Parts: sequence; C-alpha cells; structure tokens
Amino acid sequence: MSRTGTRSGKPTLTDVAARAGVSATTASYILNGRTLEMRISSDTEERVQLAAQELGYRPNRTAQSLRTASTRIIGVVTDYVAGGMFSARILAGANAAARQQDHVLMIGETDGDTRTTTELVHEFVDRQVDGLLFVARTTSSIRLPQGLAGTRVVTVNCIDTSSPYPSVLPDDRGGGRRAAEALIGAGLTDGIVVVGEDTTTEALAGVRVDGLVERLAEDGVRVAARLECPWNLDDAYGALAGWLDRGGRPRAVVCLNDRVAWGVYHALADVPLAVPGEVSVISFDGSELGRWMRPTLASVALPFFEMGQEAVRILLDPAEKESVVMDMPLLPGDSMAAPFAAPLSGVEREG
Amino acid sequence: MSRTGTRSGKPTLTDVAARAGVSATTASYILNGRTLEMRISSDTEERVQLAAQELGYRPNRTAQSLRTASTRIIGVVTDYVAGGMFSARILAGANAAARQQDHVLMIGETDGDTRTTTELVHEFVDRQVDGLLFVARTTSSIRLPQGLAGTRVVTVNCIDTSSPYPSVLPDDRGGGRRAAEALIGAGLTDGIVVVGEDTTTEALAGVRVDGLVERLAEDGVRVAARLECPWNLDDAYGALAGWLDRGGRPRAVVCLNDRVAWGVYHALADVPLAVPGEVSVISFDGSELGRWMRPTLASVALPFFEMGQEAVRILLDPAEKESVVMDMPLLPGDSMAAPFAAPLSGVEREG
DNA sequence: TTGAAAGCGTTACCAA
DNA sequence: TTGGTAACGCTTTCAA
Repeated sequence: MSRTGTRSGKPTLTDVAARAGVSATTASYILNGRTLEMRISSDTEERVQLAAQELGYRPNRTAQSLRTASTRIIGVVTDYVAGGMFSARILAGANAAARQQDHVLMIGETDGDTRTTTELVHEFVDRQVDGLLFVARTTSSIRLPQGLAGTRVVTVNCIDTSSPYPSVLPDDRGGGRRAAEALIGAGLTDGIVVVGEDTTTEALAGVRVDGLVERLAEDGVRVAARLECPWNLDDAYGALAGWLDRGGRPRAVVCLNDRVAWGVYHALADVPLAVPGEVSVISFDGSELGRWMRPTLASVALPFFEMGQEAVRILLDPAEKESVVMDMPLLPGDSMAAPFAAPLSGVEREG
Repeated sequence: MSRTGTRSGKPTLTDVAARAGVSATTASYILNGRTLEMRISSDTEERVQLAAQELGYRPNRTAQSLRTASTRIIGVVTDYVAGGMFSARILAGANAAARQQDHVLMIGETDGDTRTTTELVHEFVDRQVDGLLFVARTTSSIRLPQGLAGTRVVTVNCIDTSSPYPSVLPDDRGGGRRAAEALIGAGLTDGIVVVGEDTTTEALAGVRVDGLVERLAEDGVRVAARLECPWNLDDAYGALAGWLDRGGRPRAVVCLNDRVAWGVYHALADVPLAVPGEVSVISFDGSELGRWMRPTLASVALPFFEMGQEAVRILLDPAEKESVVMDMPLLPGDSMAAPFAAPLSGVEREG
C-alpha cells in the first residue's frame, strides 16, 4: 500500500499524507500552520495532525532548505573560539538570539589565518547559510575575504572599513568616560595614574584613554601620570613597580584591561599599598579574571554576550543596515572606595 | 540557450555541464574526482574542469545532503558554551578534528535545561546531522534524552551509564597518580596537605584523590592532612587559613582544582609562606587561571582540546565503539620546588 | 476545499 | 565513454 519510510527509515510528509488520506500538498499546508490561507476543513486538519503525531513525523530540514533556499543557519567565523573566553561569550549571545528566531549556529575557527578564513567562508556559503558573522577575540580592524556577494554579513568586535557591512563594536570611548565618572563619583580626583599604552595592538580599544581624559577634563580633573606599557600582566607590573620605586604614590590606578590590573595588584602588594584602602583600582574588560582577584576588580565591561545577540538581530533583520556601538557597563568590584573611607592610611612608607 | 543560473544566481552543475557540452552525470563524476571508476576521457575531463573554473562553480551542499543523506555536519550539544573556558576548548578540539575530515560543527547550548536539550536534539536530528556530541563543562553523569535512535553519539566529559554510546573522559585517577609522582619526584614526601572535598559536585573528578593516595602509598608516603571544602576560591581559602591558624604547617599543598589553588595562594600569602620556597603547590585542571597566578601554577591538566579531537575521531569512525579515558599531563609551573632548593627558609614564624 | 505536477541541485542506476 | 531518467523530501503554482 502506502510506501512507508524511506532510506533513513523516518516517516516523510508523503507517509503522513497517505495515512491521513490526503495529498502531500494538503499535509504540507496544515503542518506549516498555513491552514487559513488554504481554507482546510477542520476535519482533515485533525486527521493530518493525528497522523503526523502517530508517525512521529518531523520535517526534513535539508529538503526544506533545498526547496526554500533558506537554511536557517548562521555561519560564525571566529579567529579563536577558545580565545580567552571572549569569543565564547559572543558565541553564547549569538546562539541565544539565533535560537529565539529558530536559527542555529554553525561555527568555524580560523586561528587568524587568512587562507583558512577564505576556506571557511566558502564552506559556509556552499552550505547556503542565511548569514555570516565574523567574530574577533580582540576589538580590531579586519579585512574580509572575497566571495561574500549575496550573503548577509555582520562583523562583531571587529570592522572592515572598506566593506559595506554593519558591525557591532563596544563603545570604548564611552567606556572611558564611564570609568572617569566612577572616579569622579567616588571623589577620586587626584593622584590618578593610567597604566597601559595608548596605541596598542588592541587597536580599536585605544580610545578608552581618550574617553577617560575627555570626561575627566569636563570636571577639571587631570591624570597625574601615564605609564605606557603593553596590555599584559608582567609589563604592567614592571611599569607600575618602577614608578612606585621612583617614589610615585597613586590615589587611583586606571588599568587599560584586566590583565594590566592584575599586574598592578602585584606591584601595589609589593610596597605594600592596600586596595582599596590606600589605592583604588578600576579597569576595563569585565573579564572572569577580575572576579578571581581579591578584592574583586571594578571593571568597565565589554558586553560580549549582548554584542553577540545584537549581531544576530541585525543579521536577521533585512531592514537593518546600520552599525552599532554597545554600551560598556561598570561591573562593580571591591577595588574602589571613596577616599574618606580609607581605613589604613598613614602606614610607614617613603620614596 | 543554456539556462544560466537559477533562483540564487549561482551556477549549478547543469550550467557547468551545458557549458562543457556534456551531461550533468558526467560533470558530476568528474567534479567528484570519480573519474577513474567511470573511465572518462581526459579531454572531456579537462573541458568540464575548465567550465567549472570559469563559472566559479561550487556544489550546493544542501542538494548534496538531500541526495546522499549525509550532511557532514556534527551537532554539538553543550551545557554552557561560555562556561569557564572549558567547553570552548573542547569545541576548538572538536572543530579542528571535524575540519580535517571535511565536517563542520553546529552548536547549541542547553543552559543545563532538560527541555532545551530535547529540543536541540530534535533540531539537530531534523537537520540530519551525521552525529551528535554531548559536551559538559564539568566531568559528570548525564541522562541522554530520547529520540537518538539511528544517530551516532559520543559524550564528552560526561557519561550516561545507561546508554550504549561511547564517551571520552579525562583519566582523573591517573591524574591523581601523576600529581603523586610529581611530589615524589621533587622529594616532597611529607607535610602533604590535600585541599578540596572528595565527594564533590564535580562527581567524576572525585577519584583524583584515590589516584593520589594510591600512588603515594606505593612509595610509602602518606598524606599529612585532608581539608575538606567545596572546590572554590573562598571555601578553599577559609579551609587552609583555618588550618594554618591552628598551627598547621605544610610542605606541599595539593589542590583539587585551580580555583582551590587560587584560594590556597591567598591563605599562604597571609602567613606569609613563600611559594615555592617554603611550600610547593600542585593542582588539577590546567586552566588559564593558573597561568595568571604568580608564581605560575603547576597543574595536572584536563586535556580538553584533545578530548574534543578524540570525540570527533570516534564519532566519525563507524568501527569505533569503545569509550576512552584521556591522559592528564602535568602542566609545569613555578609553584613546585624540591625542598633543598628552598631559598627562603627560616623566616620568623610560629603557630 | 483539495490535488497534480513541477522543481530545488544533486547523485546514481542502467542502458546505450 | 557517456547520457537519460528517477529519486532524495519538500513547497508552491495552478487547476479542479
């Protein structure tokens, strides 16, 4: 009679139709909930639904994709999946948003290699993804490969200025301003030291300093010292330790990222200078590292999860064409205190 | 004449065939490199290859999938993508292995929710994935959902003992033995303190202690003290600080994971006891956290990347049916030193 | 209110 | 050596 199952043994739409005694067409309309536009009798509707249930029918999405030319897959090309947790958070956000719109994520890692990137793009395009996300671990400039024509693209935490695609970036300048406001709010208006170089490999994040200085200036506050060094633990430790050795004494240290802050903690502990009793510390990134530090680190956070979400929203909305910068919220921590709250001032120490 | 392009505007196999003046069949065989089994004249072969090149032809993988009932997609169901970096490393390993065999990863996050898990499994099965990886952030027991019949499955860093699927787990017992060997090798055979409870939520990792004790015993070495506490920073800090307060003095501290080690560092620093001068510290996990500690942490590492790789290898090899436990290598760090190398002994201190 | 048939782009059987 | 034709499972136009 009705041919049951196929190669895979799974019931097909035809099977359902046969069992319900209707055509595949009818079954298709009903199972897609398009029953209104077709004026299906509630009787057959029920029969079909029942048959589908009894058979445990599930549509074959590959077949659907072939027919409709839409896979409901978003390809994610990322430089380092495992890279310092950051890409993973973007991924999580993107995934959450994708699931909400009945899409699924397909991922590929490039290790920063151009050739691999191109291959991956081909791979994804061949697989008819509905859109492509380019995700970078570090806020940066990139160069998108060829072969993207006809594909929707959003770049996340990175930007190709020579391409017309929307990007989702953190508002690092605004983040700098936010740090400044935190300092001012706590009454920390002198002895402010900034650790970390301005022009860094983390290219786009450099503007943090601009935002900071700009906002401080609006309240007539100036930075007491700038210690230029690469954005990592050991260099930051060296930079601050050296400055302290030379007799420098900060009231607040602004660290350009959390790794720098960790180095700063070590240098302060050597003196020792108590955090936050004698010195307040504020940083950028809002990474897990800061949660491990004691006292926990106040840090202006990169909203990676939200960036992932937003990127998918933009990608799936045909009307969206504009890039977006995302607010960097202050992640509170115990490393900041108002000066008058300082419990341990006046310990022995000199230059 | 020859109809060019289709809905999507991309050249199809038919286009290539037309341009080369052959049938789609012939073109298909040639472009799949199956030229030998078909005895194709090198002349037409060239023509087809050329046509494909000129048109920039790329096969439509959706169509291929529908026809061949193989998507070359591996579905990855993970509890927390962003979870502590661990799942991300497994993902990276799985991705590397998948790419090598011309497969691609499709991911989904469950947030530990059973219902979401079931939905995701359906989603992936509907999409005809060639296999499914279940990945847990924490080595643990799980319960696989229904609906997996006919799908290849491998569980990574977790296991469903009531299912017949292969699993890939870290060899925690062997890891415990490795830690013991490191201690013995460094001559640290007394004053050994273990921090972290045995029966933990990290269920399967509990055997670390068994392996440690067992291997120490083989050399006649015994653990001096066991400090039971949850596997996290603050509890570990509290446990060791309390013990030190009561006059305890360790020669070596074994931490059941790196978060515990972080707490242990803090407690030792309070006394202070120098690491590794006065006290050596060894841990488990090999996480990024340990790379941030100063001195860097010696830790028996969970081989997550390799586990991901191995899982994919097993998944794609129809002959493989056996579970696997993966060696936990010692990640060296500056937190261990042989006793005679201790530079700073004899500082003032008492109980 | 329903169904036949064409078609998505490929692969593969069988005949020529 | 090659090509016609059916089939994979579904959606959609058009006619009934």
